[in-house]
Amino acid sequence: MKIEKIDKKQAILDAAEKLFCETGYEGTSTRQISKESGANMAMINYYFGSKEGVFIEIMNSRIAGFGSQLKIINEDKISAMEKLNRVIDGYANRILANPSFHKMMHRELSLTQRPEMYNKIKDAMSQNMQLLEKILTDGQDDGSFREADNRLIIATIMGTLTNIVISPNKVIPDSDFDLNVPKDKKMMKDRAVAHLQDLLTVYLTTKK
Amino acid sequence: MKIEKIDKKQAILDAAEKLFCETGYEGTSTRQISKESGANMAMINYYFGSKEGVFIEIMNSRIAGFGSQLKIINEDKISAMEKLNRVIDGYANRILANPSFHKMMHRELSLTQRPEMYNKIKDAMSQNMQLLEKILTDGQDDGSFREADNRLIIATIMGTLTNIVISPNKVIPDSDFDLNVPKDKKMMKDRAVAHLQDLLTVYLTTKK
DNA sequence: GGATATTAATCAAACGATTGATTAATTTTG
DNA sequence: CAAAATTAATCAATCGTTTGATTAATATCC
Repeated sequence: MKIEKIDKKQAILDAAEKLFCETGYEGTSTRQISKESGANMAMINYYFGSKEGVFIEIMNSRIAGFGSQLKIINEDKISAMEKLNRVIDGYANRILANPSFHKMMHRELSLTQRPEMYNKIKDAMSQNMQLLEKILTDGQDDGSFREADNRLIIATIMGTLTNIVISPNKVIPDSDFDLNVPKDKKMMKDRAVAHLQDLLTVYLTTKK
Repeated sequence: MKIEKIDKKQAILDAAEKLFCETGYEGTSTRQISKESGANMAMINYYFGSKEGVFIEIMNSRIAGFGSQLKIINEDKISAMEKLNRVIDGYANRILANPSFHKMMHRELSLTQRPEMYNKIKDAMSQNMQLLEKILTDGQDDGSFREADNRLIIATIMGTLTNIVISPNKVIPDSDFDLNVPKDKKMMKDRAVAHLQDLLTVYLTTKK
């Protein structure tokens, strides 16, 4: 029995996000979105103006509040290491909560076309990177962190998490997991956080 | 003055790779490839059968010999740490030598369609991951490496390098570089290698 | 409160443009 | 001259978008 959608507008957004994640923006036709959502084709343009309008709406709603969550951390009166650990946890939560959207975001980021979207994503990422940068330099200034290539430490944190959701699983027998399974997702998030926190704690607090 | 292409077949491959990297597979039309390469539209199908045939040929030629370079390292009579450092260097070279292709590869990997390509890329990556896995366990077996989450150490190595070529630059004033500039590319490769080797050396050789 | 506007939502059909592919004719090459 | 390479023209299919008409719900009026 099919559940009736309350709202066709939301149905279009849901279907489009699913399809964009699976087959990409160019690879998804408005007819597919129409069929998947149960809405008439014209409704897409009626509500969102264009196919790109749907895409922009999806990205905007997802990106909104991306940085705000992490910004609070930096204001807490805790050590740099504690801040770093919390940011790692927050970041891992964010990314692993919605792997398919994160994939789509990265795909869009690797295309230079659609500059509006590119810049939006870039700005959202930039916020997080600057926050991380500040935590690292603060820790280095008070002597609790070693000197390091901070830009690349950030690349390591973000890259590791992105790699987990992007790279194919089941390549190493040991690590046979499926991020669509809630239990596996929780497990991977905990592993990712533990790994990154351990890695960076050891690295940043070891004397040169 | 336009340089005459020796070979239209190669001209098509070159143009297609450039366009696929810039605007994606679906986002590139055969007419664009035709215009960019200077070849007639029909030549694409004449030489490669189809648009997908062009894509497959590009991926095959690039992926070929991807693992072979690294495989030799594991046979050398050197320490696990030395092997790890060489693999990092080899990997960084490979990825930063052709950032746009690496982007395209990852984009393709994040789409589940075109399973032939997906599996090809997956297998190529799988080889490298298994090699890295072996180096890590060998080092742990002989006591030179600490116990760790090896799957995620691999994610850190690959993810960090991928992040460098994918994530937008110029977000942190300090790190204003352009991978299209040979000098910047060399600089980033050296930085990436130094960072990863330092990070993992410290981490893997520090007692728990 | 019942008739009458006004609105938003939805639909099938069609639009012109573009897609990847193929044809048949022509040119180039060995 | 035969084979291979190249061309312009054309194909059916699909693309995103727009159209005019219809329904259902809401607001306005006397």
